[in-house]
Amino acid sequence: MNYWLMKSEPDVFSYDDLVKKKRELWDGVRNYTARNNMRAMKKGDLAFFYHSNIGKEIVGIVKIVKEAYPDPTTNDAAWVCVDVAPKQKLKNPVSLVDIKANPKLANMKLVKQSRLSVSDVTKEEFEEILKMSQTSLK
DNA sequence: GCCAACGTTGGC
DNA sequence: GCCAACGTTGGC
Repeated sequence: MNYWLMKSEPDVFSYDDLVKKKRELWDGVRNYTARNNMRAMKKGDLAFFYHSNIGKEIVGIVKIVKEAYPDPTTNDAAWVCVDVAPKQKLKNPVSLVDIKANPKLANMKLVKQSRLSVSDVTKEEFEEILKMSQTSLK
């Protein structure tokens, strides 16, 4: 089981949009590091859903329901997408400010490499954020 | 293969 | 809206 963090601008696609749609393909990624992370995802892996620009907070958890396959939004075989489904909303969102204020999370990719749209999260980081959000996994 | 120019992301 | 960070492109 691996953990990830995926960013989306909520005015384009929010966590609530995903809840409404029940399942969505995560396409349009055009960055090699992010792409490599998506290729490494396994069915059943969990990812935080982060709202960039507006909110700047982790609002929920999604589950990878389909592993990497060719991105239908391009003919370039270099790019892939995955399918995600909502797993659980956090009881309390965890903001970027909160994350930066927590020394245990100082090495998170979200902080260190703010532009990376799909990043990996360690088990320790994942659990720490769950704790901060006062959320227990169902 | 280096590096300058340029484009994009995202926090502030 | 600005700008820093950083990835990509293309000339040499």
